[in-house]
Amino acid sequence: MINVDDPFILYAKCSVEYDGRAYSTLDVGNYLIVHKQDGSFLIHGADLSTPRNYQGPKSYLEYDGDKLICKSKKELIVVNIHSIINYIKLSDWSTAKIEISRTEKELVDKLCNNWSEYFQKEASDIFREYKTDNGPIDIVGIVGDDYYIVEVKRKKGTINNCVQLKKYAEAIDGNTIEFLASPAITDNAMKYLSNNGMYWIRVDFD
Amino acid sequence: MINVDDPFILYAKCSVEYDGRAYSTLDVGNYLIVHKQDGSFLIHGADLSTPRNYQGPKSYLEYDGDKLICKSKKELIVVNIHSIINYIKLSDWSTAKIEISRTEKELVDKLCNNWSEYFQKEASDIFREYKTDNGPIDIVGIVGDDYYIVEVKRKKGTINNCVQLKKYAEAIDGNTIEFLASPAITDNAMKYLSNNGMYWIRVDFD
DNA sequence: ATTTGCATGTCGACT
DNA sequence: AGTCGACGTGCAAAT
Repeated sequence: MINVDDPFILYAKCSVEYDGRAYSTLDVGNYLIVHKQDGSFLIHGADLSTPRNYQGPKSYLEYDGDKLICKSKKELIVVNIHSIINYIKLSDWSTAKIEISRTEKELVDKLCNNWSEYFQKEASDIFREYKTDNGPIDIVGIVGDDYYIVEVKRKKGTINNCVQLKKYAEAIDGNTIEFLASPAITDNAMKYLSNNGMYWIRVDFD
Repeated sequence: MINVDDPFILYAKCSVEYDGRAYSTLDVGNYLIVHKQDGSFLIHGADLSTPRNYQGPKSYLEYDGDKLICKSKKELIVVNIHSIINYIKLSDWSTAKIEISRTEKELVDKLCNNWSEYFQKEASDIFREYKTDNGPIDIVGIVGDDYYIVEVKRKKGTINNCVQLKKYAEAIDGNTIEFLASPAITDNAMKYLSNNGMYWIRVDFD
């Protein structure tokens, strides 16, 4: 029997009606329903990684033997349950979060905070996400009268990255020197850099 | 026993490692794992509506009795399974999609396409998402020398909507007449409109 | 409580 | 296969 006080998953034949930021209906069928302790409520169909219907934390769930009703401040989901196929109470569900590392930002920080380890001349100014007509440049360092254009990649640098780098440089009004910074680089990309007077900088994760 | 050929949910004690657009780890704990027929793969923790780790359609899942490995073109998830708590094969999972209706756009269309049913004077021009310094106006109709400013709401109109409407009008350089269009309106909002020489238009969903 | 900006955004439409 | 824009975007950090 469904107990709204505990987190559970439910596989059931049902239909769904939603009202809130929009209004939607979901035809009768078998769907996977997930109820979490914080109020999060998900209704998953057989495909796509996003749920058919959902509601975020701080929602409240009710069950009247016939319908699951999930309410939040401004939204409402009603699940008409035709038949229950599976019901599992989920005990000791972990609230641990993922730890993200090895991001592009990590490398950008490393380059900016240790400029002299990677570049031979000091920069008088360093900008991140430097805006141009061709999009934002990861790092722009001002070295004398030159603009050091640095494109950072967290994986193996490709020829596409080099092309992008060149496009950035073209958007700068002034003398530019281009660098691709990444933990590794493909042979083709390395050749492309040489042929175009551009440079690769190896930067690794700690 | 886990069968990768069929969609399933799995509640298991496990840890997760992800590499792709970023890199992440998830500590050992009990998590809900969902595998869909199209390759979508989800790992849910005890809170939040978004999964801890995930992978979209067109991913491929392998199981070696110890690890679940989900691969896609550029991404990889490895689930180290310590112990299986629940495993359910999900049969006849529906692929039906939700049908969204009663959107704001629906009402905007109705007003624009049937202008004369809602306004007494004809418009020589009708603009949607008319840009101003105070944000875009849902509908602006040109009636003689007047600008008809129309704010559309798909639910009960509130006093906040009226204030917003007034701000829009202030951003227009010319003579304006303001309308709030919605299926219903609060008493306070109605009073506010009267006191400020603005109008309410009732527009219903079909 | 509200706003801002990022995201492993996802997803569908169009080229 | 890549690009663009909408989304019931969700979510966390700053205000």
